Amino acid sequence: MATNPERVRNPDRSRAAILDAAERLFAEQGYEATSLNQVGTAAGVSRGTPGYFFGSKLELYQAVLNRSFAEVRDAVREGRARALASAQSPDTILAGAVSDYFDFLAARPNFIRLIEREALNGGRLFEGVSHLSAGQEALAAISVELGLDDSPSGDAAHLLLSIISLCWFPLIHARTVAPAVGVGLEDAEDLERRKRQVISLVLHGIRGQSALTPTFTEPSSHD
Amino acid sequence: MATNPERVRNPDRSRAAILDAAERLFAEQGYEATSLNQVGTAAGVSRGTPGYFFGSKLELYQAVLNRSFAEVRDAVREGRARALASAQSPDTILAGAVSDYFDFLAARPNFIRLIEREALNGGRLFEGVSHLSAGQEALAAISVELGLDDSPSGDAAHLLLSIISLCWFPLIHARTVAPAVGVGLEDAEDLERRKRQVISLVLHGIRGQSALTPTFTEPSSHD
DNA sequence: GATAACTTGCTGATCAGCAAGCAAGCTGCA
DNA sequence: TGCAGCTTGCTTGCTGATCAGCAAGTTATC
Repeated sequence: MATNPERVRNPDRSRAAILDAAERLFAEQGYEATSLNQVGTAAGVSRGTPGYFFGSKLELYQAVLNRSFAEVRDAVREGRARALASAQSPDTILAGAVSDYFDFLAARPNFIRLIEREALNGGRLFEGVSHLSAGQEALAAISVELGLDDSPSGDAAHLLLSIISLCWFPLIHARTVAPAVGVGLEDAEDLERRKRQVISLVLHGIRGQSALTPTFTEPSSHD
Repeated sequence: MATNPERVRNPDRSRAAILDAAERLFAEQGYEATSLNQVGTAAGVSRGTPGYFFGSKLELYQAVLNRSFAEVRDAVREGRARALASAQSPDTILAGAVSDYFDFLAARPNFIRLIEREALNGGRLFEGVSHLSAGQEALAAISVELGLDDSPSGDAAHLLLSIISLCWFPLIHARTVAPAVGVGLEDAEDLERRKRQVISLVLHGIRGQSALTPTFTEPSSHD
């Protein structure tokens, strides 16, 4: 009653706006601390509209996660295709993949925080969710490219987990652990420096462990 | 009124029980999702007792964090003293330190989760809190021991951040990212295998970057 | 005029904080 | 020794706020 009479209806836009707002708010504040009122306001609709489109708060949350997972899966698939099509050395491909993954995560703070909160709450949503396939695709890519054992808990799996750890952790703890140990991660330059450290550690680390070609030359810009 | 007449008063025990319960519940469920009612029940006191002893929910939370930080600081200090007193090679000391840190974290799931939640909520509590000193002490130890640059964002700081990343991340994501990439972290044996991978990566990684003694042999005292 | 796209009032539940009350044990005094 | 009175530990009723979900209403669009 007495709503804005100039309102234009557009369910697609409303759904998308609600998903965007919910993704940001769930990532920033967490599931419990976010109310549907906040989501509606941030999306420019009323308090009840999120519930109208998504049924319940929980279903809205799951919709947010599914959208994020789909984006990750597509990115992994694309990166893998690019790596397979290139004719560069395994080390160069690996360095490029780590760099791309680092940048991908750095550009998606909402995604990182959502997954992180999921992990803290038991990670039960992960079982049976499409994100698993992204990990498997990345695993297959890395084992083929580097000639590593791709069995469960094999060398490739551990290397991949190490890469993810090194890329992921600093982005979450840029304001907690990183400054506590004296690493600044404030601006893009800091991130770039961190990325080079990670690439260097990974490349040197696997050279000591596996039978990769020893004729490796440092990738482009590392001083 | 009509309370248990056999109740024995013991403020120290009540405070400790409330802190223990709050630490566990805040770590498991998060700050918002934990009610003082839950804390009181888990601590064996009434709904109002946490508020009586700690003033407010926020002050209880801060008390929990402070107690955890103090424990970490003590552990770092002790580990550093042990390393300084030993006469082993830098590589062996580093391998032992990584191993100890890995085990320390693995034994303290509550601590990891609390810090993780703090990081997700902006990490503002970290500023001016004693945990900073633990990081600085670890930084000093690692730079002296390995002869690395200990300036802010220097080699030692980045190496320390890498070690923390590698030890920390798998413990949080044992049920999310780790299974998604095919690394099992279910039992103690899995963790031990992961720990060896981390130590190996770190030791080989820094050998490629810095001028450490190349006559390194895999440490035997940590299996 | 039918249906879909919203909004709004309502309900029951939960929660933090406060204030009032009660009881256990200590302190000082006889 | 005994008792009075005070402090401290702890519980419980209450209040105002918030929230998710539902149902009923309203209006745009086909």
